[in-house]
Amino acid sequence: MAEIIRKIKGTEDIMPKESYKWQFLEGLMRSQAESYGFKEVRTPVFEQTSLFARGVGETTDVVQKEMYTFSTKGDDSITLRPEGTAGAARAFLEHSLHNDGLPSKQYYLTTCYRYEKPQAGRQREFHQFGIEVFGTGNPCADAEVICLINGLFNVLGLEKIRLEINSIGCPKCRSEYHRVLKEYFSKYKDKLCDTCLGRLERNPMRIIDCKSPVCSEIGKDAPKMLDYLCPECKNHFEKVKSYLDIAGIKYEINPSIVRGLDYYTKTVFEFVSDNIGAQGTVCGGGRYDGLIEELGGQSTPSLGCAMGIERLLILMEESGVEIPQPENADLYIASMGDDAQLRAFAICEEARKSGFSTQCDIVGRGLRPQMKYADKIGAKFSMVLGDSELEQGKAEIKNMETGEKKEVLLDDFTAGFSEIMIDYQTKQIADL
RNA sequence: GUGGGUAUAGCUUAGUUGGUUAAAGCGCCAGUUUGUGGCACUGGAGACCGUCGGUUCGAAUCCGACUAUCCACCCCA
Repeated sequence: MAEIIRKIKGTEDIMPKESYKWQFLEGLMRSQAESYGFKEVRTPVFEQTSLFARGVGETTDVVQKEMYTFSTKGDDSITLRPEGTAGAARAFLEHSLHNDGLPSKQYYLTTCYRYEKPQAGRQREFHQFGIEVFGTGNPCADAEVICLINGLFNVLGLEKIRLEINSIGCPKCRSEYHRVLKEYFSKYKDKLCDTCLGRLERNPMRIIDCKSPVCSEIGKDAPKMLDYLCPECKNHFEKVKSYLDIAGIKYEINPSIVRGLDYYTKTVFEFVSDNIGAQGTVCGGGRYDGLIEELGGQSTPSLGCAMGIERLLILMEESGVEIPQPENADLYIASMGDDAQLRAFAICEEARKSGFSTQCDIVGRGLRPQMKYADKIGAKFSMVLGDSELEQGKAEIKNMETGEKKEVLLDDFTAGFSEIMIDYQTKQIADL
């Protein structure tokens, strides 16, 4: 036997047993986004490498060591998208969407690719639900994005998720803050851990977040970004909070939230859970007022966020939130003999055209295995077709749960079966 | 990229101090009167015990390397 080819490390097959969960979530996400006036955008899986280098930021880990980058035959460098915002922003610019009126509100459900070591809640190919709002700097938009996501968690019945928000300011106030931070931590150079010594140059804000007891102790008294916000950023943050307050959304201010992508400014936020293993962030995002300009457009303040669907599923599993199973087949038609199989096939097609989910034997099995199959797929009703049914032109429809049988005329099958289904559904509703 | 755990049928596992045909349950397929599924019974398919090498008369079992996978760090959704 030939060797079985296996899936690539860090990728996951979503099998029929699981796919209904994805469909359910995707459906909810779409309707939630659409109720806020967002429209779907679909951009290519790959883009010019420079889009991410410029958009996400040359110095970020994502760009430096996690991208799937290839050369094409024409020697272009292309990259599988490591996140969704850059592509959406590029498309916004390329199609001059500002001419359609601002704000431009979009959502996407896509795969993203990062070359990382897989672990709980982290794959190399993963799925994101993301939303973007282009063309508004108003704090109300920040709150709207957060409300949309928060509403989604509420609908799903996920309660143990906390919203953490912060403001990392604009480039002006942030550089001032970095200077002050560096100054502060430099005093403890001999005590900081090795990773933090590196962070001191690259991103001093990360030190505050360090897990080492020594660093975090030092970090406790470090200057806070929020104290160094310029008046405009401070005002913006205050307004965001008051919108959240009036919407009744609970949040914690977490001064150590620092998003790892360069484009973020002002508001940043994360929806965090303790039930996903080490990867606690289910949804992360924030404002990126400089991104569109960075990509060659006019100044267009914008913001967005993205949710990891794999992480969401883990979280739902851990929280015991059940996803409704898909409906079983309405009818299974068993048959004995060639003539009956032929007729069963025809009736099956007829029933499907009337909107019933119907199956018949396509293997050529005996009656007993067919009935077993009908049971296994959870068919609501079954019907057996043999020579005598064909002769008499009628057959019995059996309720698989109660065993109760009712006769239908084969020539008028759809009408007969519809009646049975209506009865059945009426009873179902009555039971509720 | 750095650490740690794990590796026996599709799944969950057993396999006793190394001893010859590697077990079981679930699942799958078929049968137990071609005329009705769930229960029961019978049978069948399905594993070169992750791979390669070493120790040994003999390895699923001991040792080593590799690979895969999981978990964690880093970072992120």
